[in-house]
Amino acid sequence: MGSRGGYRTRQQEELLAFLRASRGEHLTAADIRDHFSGCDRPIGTTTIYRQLERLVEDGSVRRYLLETGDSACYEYVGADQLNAPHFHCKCERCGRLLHVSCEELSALEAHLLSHHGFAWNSGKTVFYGVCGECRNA
Amino acid sequence: MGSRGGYRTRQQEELLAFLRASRGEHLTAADIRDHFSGCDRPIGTTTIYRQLERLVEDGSVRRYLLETGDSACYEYVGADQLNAPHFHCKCERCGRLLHVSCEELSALEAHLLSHHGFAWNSGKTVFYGVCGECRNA
DNA sequence: TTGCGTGCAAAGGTTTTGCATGGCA
DNA sequence: TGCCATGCAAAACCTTTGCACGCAA
Repeated sequence: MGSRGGYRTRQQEELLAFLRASRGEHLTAADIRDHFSGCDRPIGTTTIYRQLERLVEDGSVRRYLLETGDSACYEYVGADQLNAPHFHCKCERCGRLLHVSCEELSALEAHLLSHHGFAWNSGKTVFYGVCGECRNA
Repeated sequence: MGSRGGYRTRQQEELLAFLRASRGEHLTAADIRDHFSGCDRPIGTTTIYRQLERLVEDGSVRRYLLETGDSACYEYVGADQLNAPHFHCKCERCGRLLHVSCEELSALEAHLLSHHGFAWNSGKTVFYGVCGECRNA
């Protein structure tokens, strides 16, 4: 996991540690860069993008594109896939990306496969709408 | 529908005619620009974006960010979007966008609202996965 | 005439690439 | 030592914005 075949560097270790600690959150490349720019030993933007690319490729990080002009969001999920199945719900009003844990998800997955032949990759799907807080506000 | 309250221009007519003829396909802004750049009377990129923005706002065009990443995709749906609810399923293998009619959609919509407070805008959501044809191939 | 629509140019912001340097094995 | 990783700078990219002009009503 992480770096395939190459060297293991200080930047890789620190980035991975930060991502692991942020499991379940959604971070942009800018968030990560800002976090490390405060440290004594910052990590270059290029390196962040290149490492994220690798991690997305090997499946330990997921990448979401929410709106154009906005930056992509990255979510650490780890190789162990410990995360319970959950919806990603993007509130179009406040802009937050919510996690909704729900067993309906598995049911829908099964339905789509058995009745429509579609093997749904639910981890990649983002549901757009308006969250409860914004509806009540 | 199309332009609210303002003037009706040549560009609006031609763009709308092209979109109507492309119903069911997804086009990028570049696709549209390229199509008109070949004509005697091209349409400026700015105008294309601004008209698409209007059409998305009034609901006759939907905008998708497919994980292809770079540019947004636009799909003309017209005024008849009050028909049976259907999923948009994007096959990650063949690239097609499938329309899956299913009343489970309404059930999920109701569940998300009542149990999670989330008012799902199902028309904007794209389900990623692998379609039946590609799975059997 | 009024003022919206158009489109060129330039800005805005995110992500990628070129290339010299640094660091791991 | 060999080679990959790093990171600065600059490019590439899509999309938006500023502004003067044109055109519909």
